[in-house]
Amino acid sequence: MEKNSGNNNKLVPQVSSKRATSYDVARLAGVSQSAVSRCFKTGASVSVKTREKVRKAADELGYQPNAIARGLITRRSNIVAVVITEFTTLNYPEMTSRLNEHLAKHDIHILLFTVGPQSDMTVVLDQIWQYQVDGIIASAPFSEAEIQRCAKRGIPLVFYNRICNDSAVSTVGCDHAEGVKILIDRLVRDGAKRFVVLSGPDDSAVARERLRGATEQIELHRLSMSVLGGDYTYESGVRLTQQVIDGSSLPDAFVCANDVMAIACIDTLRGADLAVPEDVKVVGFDGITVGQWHAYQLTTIEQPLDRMIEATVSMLLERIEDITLPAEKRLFAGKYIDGASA
Amino acid sequence: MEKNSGNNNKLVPQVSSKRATSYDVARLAGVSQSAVSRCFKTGASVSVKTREKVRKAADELGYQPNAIARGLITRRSNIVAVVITEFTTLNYPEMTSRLNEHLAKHDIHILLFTVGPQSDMTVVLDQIWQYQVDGIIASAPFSEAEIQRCAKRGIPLVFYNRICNDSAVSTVGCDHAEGVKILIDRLVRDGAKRFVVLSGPDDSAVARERLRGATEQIELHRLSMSVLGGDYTYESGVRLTQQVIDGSSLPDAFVCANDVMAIACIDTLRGADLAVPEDVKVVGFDGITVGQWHAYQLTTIEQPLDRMIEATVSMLLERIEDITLPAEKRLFAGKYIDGASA
DNA sequence: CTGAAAGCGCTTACAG
DNA sequence: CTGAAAGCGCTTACAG
Repeated sequence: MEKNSGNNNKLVPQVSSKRATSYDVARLAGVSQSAVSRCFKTGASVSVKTREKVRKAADELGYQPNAIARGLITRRSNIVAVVITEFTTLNYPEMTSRLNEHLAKHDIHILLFTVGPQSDMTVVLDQIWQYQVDGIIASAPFSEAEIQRCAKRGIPLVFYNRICNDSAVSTVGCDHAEGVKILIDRLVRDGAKRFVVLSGPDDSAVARERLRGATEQIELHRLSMSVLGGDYTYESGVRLTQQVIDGSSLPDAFVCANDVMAIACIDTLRGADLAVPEDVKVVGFDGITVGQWHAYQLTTIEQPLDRMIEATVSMLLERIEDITLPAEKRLFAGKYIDGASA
Repeated sequence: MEKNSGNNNKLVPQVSSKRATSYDVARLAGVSQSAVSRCFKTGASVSVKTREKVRKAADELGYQPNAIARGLITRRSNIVAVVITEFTTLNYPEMTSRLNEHLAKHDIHILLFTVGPQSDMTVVLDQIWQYQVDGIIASAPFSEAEIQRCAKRGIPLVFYNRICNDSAVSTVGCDHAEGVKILIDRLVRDGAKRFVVLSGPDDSAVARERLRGATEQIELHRLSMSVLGGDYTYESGVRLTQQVIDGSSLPDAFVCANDVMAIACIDTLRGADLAVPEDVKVVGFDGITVGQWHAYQLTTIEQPLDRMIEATVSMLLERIEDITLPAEKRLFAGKYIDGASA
């Protein structure tokens, strides 16, 4: 019925090439813009007839509601910030896509932020504020002040595999110390008496936890141990192992801060014609895929990534719904992998 | 000077707990809201005095401009969608954070989307439309129709390591066929005459390209070859290699679709007491870290990830600035890694 | 250099 | 069930 009027009507859409808005759909469907809006809101009361007209018009125009505009008014962006460090260990990058799969089920998307050694966390937080994210999942170091900034903003924050014992903040992690203790016990039962621990970087709380587990358990058994400081990399594993081989005596077992270093350790021992586990035993930590390959069959502790990811997502979603929920720390036990390296 | 007036002024901010807006800052600084806005726009003409007042007020209130509101009016979200598949090969997850580092320099952020076998790409594209992204980087299969949908929307699209020869769309990739040919030539020069190709999944265009390179070059040398169909996984590498070992005769060389399969191949050969490269040679493709570890020292082609990432970002940014730019395909040569497995 | 005003594309009481 | 209207927090001509 409506005539193709000229541009004197301020509701006339710029038909050419512009993306369709709810007004465009409303005009085509012959309903009000509010009606269109309701059709895209689940649970809104719209008659079947209206809904059908709108659906048709929307399809024709390729209309999709503008999430940006919606976010402005609902104050829910359905975006969660994921903060990771630039130099990720072998299993961390995977975490991002796994998180995404879980969050996607709730129509929530991930906006990615990386912090490097030179990039200031303050700058990253400012950017996060700008995007009005509904929550933050962090697998990067936050200072207490930075944690407080999130709290003050009312943005829920959950840490993934970060140790924040001294702060009342939600975390999901793996019980690193406990896992290492299981490994030590196993080694002791197999007769190991002298240990070399190849530790991870000093500035990693996770690495310190693993070291603490090793130290405490070896002391508990009143056995001897020496610690060499590595940094999680293959190269540091090679270097430290070679250092031990070149030394006066070989230990019974190498306890490595992660699987990558353990693999480096095995490679280096074999390169020196030492048999693993006959001459020396080696254990790692993480349960990375490579460790299970035939060449290594690493004895290690596998982190329950699935459970951890799931817990992270559900803890964050709960707190997005109810910001007053108290902080919670969830620690999962790792799974002992009975490989052939110990 | 200003009295603490009541709530009769509609500009009064909800002081308690609400996030500060430009109006709040304007009131505190004693300037107009437009002035505040200008202070956060680089290059806008604001007096030093105003700028200073605004800065102070903004700091006090912890104000950060709302990127959502800004995006609504500027029609630039400064968000780029990155679409990846759920089951990523070993080096793909890293891509995401590398892309992010490059894009962050331009104040652009990544909104992550994963597509799985069951999740419809149509749904993902709808979600992408909703977030008004400025561009799309895809490392997942798009149909021609889906590519056209992006074009129709006016959203620039760049593919990362995807072969789309039959479509006028921008892509960045590695010359897989050429890389394999280099490997074959090298093997031939070392005396290899009979080849077994462990191929990747049929539905991967990259895998088909690598297979094509192998086939063509082996035929060029008029040598014999047999192809066994794998799927990029370690397990398929083990299975196929074992199949060959159990067969009547051993080839001179295994040409594997990727490094992971090549590593599986080496492990399996060694498990059967065959020496690499003395008894059989093995080559891979990708240049993953693990391949360079001592146990393998894989002869392979390394993809120039840095260059590829950089090219992807710059091609996309150019097209965000000027959507009329023609599609472009950039193919980088891989780097021959002279390992010890061939 | 500055402020008043319009408008980006939605959601949501409100009245019918 | 439906429509008119206000408003989310910005940017940007426009006039001064």
